[in-house]
Amino acid sequence: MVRTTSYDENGKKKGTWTPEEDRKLAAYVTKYGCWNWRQLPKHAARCGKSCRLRWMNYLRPNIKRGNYTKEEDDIILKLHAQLGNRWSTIAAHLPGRSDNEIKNHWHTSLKKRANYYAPNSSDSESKSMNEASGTRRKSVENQNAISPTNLELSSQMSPKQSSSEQLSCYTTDYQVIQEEGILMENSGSFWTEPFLVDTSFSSRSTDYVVPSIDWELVCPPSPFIGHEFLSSFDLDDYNC
DNA sequence: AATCTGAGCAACCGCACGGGT
DNA sequence: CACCCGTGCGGTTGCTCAGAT
Repeated sequence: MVRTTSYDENGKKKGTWTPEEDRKLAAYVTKYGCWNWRQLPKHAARCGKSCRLRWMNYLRPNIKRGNYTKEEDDIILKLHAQLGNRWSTIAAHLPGRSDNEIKNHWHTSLKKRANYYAPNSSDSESKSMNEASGTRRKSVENQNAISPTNLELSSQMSPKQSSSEQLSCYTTDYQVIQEEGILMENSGSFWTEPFLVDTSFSSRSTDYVVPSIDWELVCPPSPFIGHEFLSSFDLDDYNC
């Protein structure tokens, strides 16, 4: 379940996330947005990849944990039969569920069910997987065809957003909950603002300017964003 | 009570893709 | 056009816990 803490060759921390790190990451994403992972490793004790994963799987607003409904299971089974192991695409159809979580759920529960319902499922699974393989990330058109919602949203999104991120980040009724002091602020259209304001943002740009948002509203001063935060995360210019 | 085993899940790793230069 | 780099995805690993023996 939890991995022992270690450090990679760049001195970046690996292993289990602490609640404190979660709070710091949440605060960072609140300020800079969930598409700006490239900037983060310059300041953070973790690599951007790790931070992105943690955000996408855990800290993201509206994320659902455990307790899959029958409807959700059915959707996963159905989509997996169609798409194979394209978890991110499947996740796009299940708001609040991450690809990683769906993948885990499949391997722990649904795989058996799929085998139970379809004795030849190994054939069908390998077939669907073969069909899916080789088309990985080349099939945005197909994804859109499968999910009209993606089409509806795509025109409003940053071009760098994947289909699953589009759905997960671009919620129309975004609500963040207060939980153990973590971030969590009902900020209405906060997640939509960076995309709307910053339509010309280039992912490779190093001089990215944070959109002019009233951060006092979005991220008010709080006990967890103080000296300790700055010292351990080295976000010297982080004046949240 | 001690040990074994499998399920569940968080997190890491490596690869492919896409955009910039 | 080729190369480089950042990002996202799927596969896999490492660890804990609960139930069985």
